[in-house]
Amino acid sequence: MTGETPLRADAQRKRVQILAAAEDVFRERGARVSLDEVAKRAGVGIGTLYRRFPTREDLLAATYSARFVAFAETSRTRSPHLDPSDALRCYLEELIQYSNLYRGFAASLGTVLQIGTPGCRATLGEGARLLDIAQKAGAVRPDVIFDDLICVATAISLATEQDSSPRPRIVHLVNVFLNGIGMQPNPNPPSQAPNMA
Amino acid sequence: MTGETPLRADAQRKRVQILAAAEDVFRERGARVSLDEVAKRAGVGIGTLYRRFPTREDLLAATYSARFVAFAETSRTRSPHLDPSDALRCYLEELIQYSNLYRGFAASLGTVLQIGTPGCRATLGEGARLLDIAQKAGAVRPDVIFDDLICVATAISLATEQDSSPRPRIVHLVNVFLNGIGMQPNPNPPSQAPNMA
DNA sequence: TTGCTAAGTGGAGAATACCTCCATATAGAA
DNA sequence: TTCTATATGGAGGTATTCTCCACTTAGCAA
Repeated sequence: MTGETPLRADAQRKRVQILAAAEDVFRERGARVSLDEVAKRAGVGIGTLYRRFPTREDLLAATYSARFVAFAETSRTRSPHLDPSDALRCYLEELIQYSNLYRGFAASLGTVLQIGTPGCRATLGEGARLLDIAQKAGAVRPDVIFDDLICVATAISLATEQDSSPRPRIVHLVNVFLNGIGMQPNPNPPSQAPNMA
Repeated sequence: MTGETPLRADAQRKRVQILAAAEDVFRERGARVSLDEVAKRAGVGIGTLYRRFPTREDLLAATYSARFVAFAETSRTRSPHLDPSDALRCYLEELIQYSNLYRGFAASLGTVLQIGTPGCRATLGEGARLLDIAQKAGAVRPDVIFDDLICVATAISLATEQDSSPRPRIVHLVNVFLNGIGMQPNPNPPSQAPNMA
């Protein structure tokens, strides 16, 4: 990812411009906005954008990378203070809320997470870690795999991305699903709204 | 839906041609194929297609309608012979398999079901009925609503639509989810592969 | 049969988006 | 200062969606 020939200074500068513009435009107009618009906002040619980010998912993964790094870090710091079920619950709720940050992002969540940015790797790693802990603690059925979590996170994101205040429904659906993988529902969950930097 | 001014005979004929072509093309090339291609295959102008089916979802709902009618009928006939949990389990597994009939259909499942074709109405009605029975029997948590089922059916369809033989994963995920809404997992489920007419 | 007209038709073309290609420009090493 | 690998921008080819309207026709009424 970062191990290749370093970018020339001007290219690096434009890369940053593109990411800043993409963040703004995706927030305003959703994740499916025309990439021409992103390039225009960034003040670069469309060719430059494509050279740096060959697919929309690459661009999405890059705009999410820093957020995902912070998200994984927060989760990792918090988890020792929670029981395994609650740690996994918080992780999922927050992941879903993050993926609702850009309208239309949810459908790409799985694809984006497969792109090897540091943030995506950290997020996948942290989720797998929490699942493993929860399974070893006997709180989650052993036949569940991490992909199942992503599958359901995607579904819940999709189902709630139109809602004006999706939080309660997210909490409900996560609860239902976690019950499905073996947990007792928690009537008083410790979940907090993520900062959404 | 059908209560409006009846179509002129020629229009009705073309409508049938369009549906037959759409069925073929969607099966071969997936639900996101260009609608020009459907029109060409049907031997009608693109304008005619749009006049009859203003959105892609209208066309999808229409191609699915007969199948959904049969699906709901089968479920209704079978359900008295099963316990409420198994009836709901079969319904969900089959709904997911049906929605994998065209590649790329899964993402539209929710939208399509909202379109008032007889098949969609029958399918929604049957699902709501089975959920209600299962809840009254105490087999499913009372806080689950039918939309939750659609949300999860969509997720499972999406997650499995790339798989070459998705059946085992569908069964696994449905099982996990139904466990989530309160059911005991059934080690020996009575589910059968739908006919997929 | 013969108009008549509401209903239907097809496809050109405007609008939008994707993505490639390459003549040109430039950072930065030597 | 020179040189060249790297980077740039945007024109333009391709694809798709969807509208619009001049033309056609089914089917009714006389």
